[in-house]
Amino acid sequence: MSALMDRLMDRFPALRDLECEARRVLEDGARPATLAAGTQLFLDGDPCTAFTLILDGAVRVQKVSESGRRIVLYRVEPGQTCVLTTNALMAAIPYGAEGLAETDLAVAIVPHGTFQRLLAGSDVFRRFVFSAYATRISDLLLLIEEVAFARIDARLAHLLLTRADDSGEVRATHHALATELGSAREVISRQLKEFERQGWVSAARGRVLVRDGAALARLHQGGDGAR
Amino acid sequence: MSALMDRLMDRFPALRDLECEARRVLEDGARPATLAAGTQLFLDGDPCTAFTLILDGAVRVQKVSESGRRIVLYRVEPGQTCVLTTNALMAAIPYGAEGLAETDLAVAIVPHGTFQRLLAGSDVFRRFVFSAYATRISDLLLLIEEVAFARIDARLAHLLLTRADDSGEVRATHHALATELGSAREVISRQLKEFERQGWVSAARGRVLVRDGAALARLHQGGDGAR
DNA sequence: TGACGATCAGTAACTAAGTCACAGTTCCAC
DNA sequence: GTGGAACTGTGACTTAGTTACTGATCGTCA
Repeated sequence: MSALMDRLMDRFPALRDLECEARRVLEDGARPATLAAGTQLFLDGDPCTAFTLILDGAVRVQKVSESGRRIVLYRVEPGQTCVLTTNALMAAIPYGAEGLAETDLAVAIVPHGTFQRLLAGSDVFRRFVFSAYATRISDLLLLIEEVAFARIDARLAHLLLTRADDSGEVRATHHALATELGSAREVISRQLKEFERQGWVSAARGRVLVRDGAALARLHQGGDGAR
Repeated sequence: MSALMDRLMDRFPALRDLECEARRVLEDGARPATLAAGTQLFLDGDPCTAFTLILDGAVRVQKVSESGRRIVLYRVEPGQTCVLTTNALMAAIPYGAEGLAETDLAVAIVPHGTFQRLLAGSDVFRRFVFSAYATRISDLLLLIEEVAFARIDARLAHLLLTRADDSGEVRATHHALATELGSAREVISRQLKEFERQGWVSAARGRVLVRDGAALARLHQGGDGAR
């Protein structure tokens, strides 16, 4: 087995069950590639030409408004695929958002034709794609709920908790946090100042230290009363 | 062929291509049912037990916040299926929103087992389900973009345009329009007052008459400058 | 090493949107 | 026609996003 297939099987356990024939199709078609951090993988409106499986690194998929504000829809990490890609390939529609390499990437590129053949020929591959769909839709629903109903302080608190490392540190600028939430930098700055005033976090250029995770969690759980 | 299958083929042309065997499975499994307007088909958190195909009528799928605000995610109309149902069935997760019969419904209910058998055995059925997925994901992305970035006046203008009948009339209360947009009744009332002041619409209890569709369209197209 | 540009953060004043607490209006059923 | 329910209007207030700045910090390169 090729080195690429080895890594694929490692990252995507579901593909280990691939039928003989399908495995051969994948092995023939898939091509490895590496991409530098910061690379734009696709833009909103781009056509989609290949199915990409992430082996290492992370892709951020975000929607950009006319005025330049952004909101992160989801991240694609090793072992995951990008619904938008699947979507774009299957329905032959352009991408609905932009994809950005957040770190250096190692990927396996499956050309359109191979993708279609796998979809037509392999139960396992189809299940794999379907289940990726299901997960993302749930994520998108949660996102809609958050954006439509949740207060920005609760959303920020949640974001800080999920992004904090073991020592409670979050490495991100106010601008990056705003992008993540689809909000504006100034809003995040204000909220962080308030959190700091409460003693819940301490902030420094480019990073935020979570001091009282429990307080942030309370905020997120609507202890404050959701809108 | 049974009357139910007749109507299914009529509403879902894609199913006409169903393979012989698959068609028999569907015919054996599908059961007709009717539901009165206002029936709750499922609630957020409910488990999903069957795949439902809408023959006549419309289902509104909406997310409800803790505080009771609602936002319409999408409508399921004749010839469409509900992604959440597919989602819930395939990944065995509960529904992520609530479904409400907006009108009297005629549906075909396909039990879980039949659905799984069709998915496993029929290319046509799989393609049918996949393409429904693809469409909805695009819709949900647009919704996220709207909610996150668009101004409420532009969104309301758009809503009025899409819901107006030939004579420009929209039959809906301010409350209903607010629910549609995930906003609040008072906000809609104020906006409508403003639209009325501009001479773009005229309002009466339970309905809005679009007088200057072009002006509303301009607003929606960000002629006002999106946020 | 210090000057410069770039990135990052703070702030005030303003607009837009959502919330709260009402009051007034219209409709329908009895 | 009366009472209650549904619908609409309004003002005061809070929260969030926008605009237009200023100041702080960093890396770099002459």
